[in-house]
Amino acid sequence: MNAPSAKLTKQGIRAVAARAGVSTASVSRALNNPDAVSPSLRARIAQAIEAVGYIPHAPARILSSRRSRTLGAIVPTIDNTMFARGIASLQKYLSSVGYMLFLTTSGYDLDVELQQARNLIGRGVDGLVLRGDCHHEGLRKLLADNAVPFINVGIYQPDRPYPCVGTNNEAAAHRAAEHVIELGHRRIGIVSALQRNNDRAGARVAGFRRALAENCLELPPEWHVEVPYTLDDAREAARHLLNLKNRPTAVVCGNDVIAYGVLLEAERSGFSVPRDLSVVGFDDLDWSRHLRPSLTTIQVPTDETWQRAGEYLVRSLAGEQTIMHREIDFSLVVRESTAPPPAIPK
Amino acid sequence: MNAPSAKLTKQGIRAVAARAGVSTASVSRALNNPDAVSPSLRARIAQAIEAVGYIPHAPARILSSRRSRTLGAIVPTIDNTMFARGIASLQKYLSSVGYMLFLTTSGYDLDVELQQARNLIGRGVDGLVLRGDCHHEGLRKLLADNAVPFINVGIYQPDRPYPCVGTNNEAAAHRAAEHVIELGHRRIGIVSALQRNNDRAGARVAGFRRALAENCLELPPEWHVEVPYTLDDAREAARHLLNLKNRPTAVVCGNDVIAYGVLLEAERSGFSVPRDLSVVGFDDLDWSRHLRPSLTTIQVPTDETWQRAGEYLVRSLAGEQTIMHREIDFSLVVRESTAPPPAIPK
DNA sequence: GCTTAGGATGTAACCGTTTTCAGAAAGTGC
DNA sequence: GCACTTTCTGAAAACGGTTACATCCTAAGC
Repeated sequence: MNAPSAKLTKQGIRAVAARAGVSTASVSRALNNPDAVSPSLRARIAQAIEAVGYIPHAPARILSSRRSRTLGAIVPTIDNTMFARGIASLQKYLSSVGYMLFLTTSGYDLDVELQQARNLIGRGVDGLVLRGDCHHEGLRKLLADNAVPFINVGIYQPDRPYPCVGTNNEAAAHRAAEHVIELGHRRIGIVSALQRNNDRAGARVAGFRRALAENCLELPPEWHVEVPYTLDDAREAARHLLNLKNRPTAVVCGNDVIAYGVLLEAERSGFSVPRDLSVVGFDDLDWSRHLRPSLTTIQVPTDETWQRAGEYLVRSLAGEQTIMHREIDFSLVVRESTAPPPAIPK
Repeated sequence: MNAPSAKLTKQGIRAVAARAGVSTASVSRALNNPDAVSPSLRARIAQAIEAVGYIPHAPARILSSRRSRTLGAIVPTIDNTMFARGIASLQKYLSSVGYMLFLTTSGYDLDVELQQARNLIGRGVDGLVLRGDCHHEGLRKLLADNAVPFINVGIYQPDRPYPCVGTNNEAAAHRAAEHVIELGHRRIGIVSALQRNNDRAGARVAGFRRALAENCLELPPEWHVEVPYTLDDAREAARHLLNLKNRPTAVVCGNDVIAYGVLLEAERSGFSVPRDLSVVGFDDLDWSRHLRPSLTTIQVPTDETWQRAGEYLVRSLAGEQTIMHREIDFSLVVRESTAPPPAIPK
């Protein structure tokens, strides 16, 4: 009808500006840098925002400012307690500092991971959280070309030029193996996760082997089994191991879920843990201390690890200097599933 | 130096356009609607995109087109197998149809949920996936004001005007209770999840109570315990229940994790399941069939539920007509943890 | 051969912010 | 009272795409 009515048709920040009788610049400032605007204006603008029900349009903001206050994360799968916990912790930290998290999954496929990274970069994320240091060769170039900061989490590799935060999986697995060796075991098997595209699993196997080698112990090929992630797979592997004529007296597992499978299968096959077989896990999930027998395992501070990853990126983005390689301590938790080996049969 | 060099400084789509010797409109068309551009041009553009290493800028695209091909989801927590599975399934489906998922968590706090919704709307999501129908009163208004389609997942309420997809929790819990009643139990307790801000938990308790009422069975207050989500909490509740002078012969649990707690605690207290106590769970997580005794429980197709939620929104956004209320069938899985009650003692 | 419909391409306005730059207002010091 | 800072505010140009509209071509219809 008249001039003022035209104003009512405005959208977004302009509607707020019109309502408060100020320019869009002032509204923007009131929002992003409140100190730069006088208290009276700030109040008037706050009121207008409330009245209009204004919600800032993030895409426009990102486009204009070239910063999204959003981090991207790519994990193999969300359906795994370790990652779920880690992501939850990261998300919690990020929201506490006003950042958001854009989460995607790769399904342990490096090509998919690369694609997701492209996706997230296109989305305008300020930084990327990746799992491990086993990536598609194009990923590093992509990150460099687009100047996207990133960090590898869950591993500790101080010798590499890329930032990382995590426990030293090799050392931790070494400790797990030493534990059963100290108990007197000489015939020790390992059920690991699939090592392909999984440097974490690989490092654990390496640490285990090193411990054996240092103690002059043999690892017959049939005592090393690799399994996918499910309980069923772990049980099947355990069945194989337990049915061997010449079976080990102790089994070190690549993670707790695998250990659960070994425990369940041992019980089902009539073996008593730890009397007939010692079992060591890795991760220390909730179930480990509830199980009967409770599980001896390596405790890994997942929450801290992922939060530190967030901290690293946020600080880097703020221009602060921070440590590139941060090691997160693990610890061996001895419970009921390990004991000295049975007396030599013959 | 010269005119052409200026072109080299261009960014994004304009760089691609310059390189291919076409307009930005053509590049955009080649990307979004390939059929609208001639094959030869399409090829030339594809090559230019490759050469420049062009990654479309999603925020700009969203700003301009007013559509993001992104859905938002708000779940209480990601650190819960049910939600993790659901999200994984939803994400998988969405990526198969070219959508992305923006995930946030509310920590079972309705205010936070509302805030996250505002957040996601500001982010430009095309639709929202919510858990249950227990929301902040302002949320409905927010969604309506911004014309954001949404769906409540994990519940089935055909009488309400909002779209939803999920199992009928009331009926499922009723079935669980009936199962133990049919076995001959008359003294039945329940350990439920916290009902506050959790309509799912509430519906399950209601179904349980209805089954009892229909069979003229009493529920002494001390036989109904509510617990938070962890195994430890569940064990404590079970301890309480098992130490009662006058204890139930069967316990229906609000979810499988609670049931695990009851199982563990029963064993620890010297009770034999199902001889001394029958236990029914709800969800049918992985562990349920591996446990000893294996757990009788209600099987809920989580994957299907969440995928359907995605389907509903994607179809709605495509303008297709779809059913607003979709019921997902549950089923009772009878395993080892339930049996007729012990013979009457005296 | 001329008209015309329709497809392929280009031009440029616009999406909702931020931010540079400049101008106005309000203090300061003398 | 005047020149000079220092604050505060506004005008307008990006940011990187999409898309309505205009234009140019080609081929069909007569």
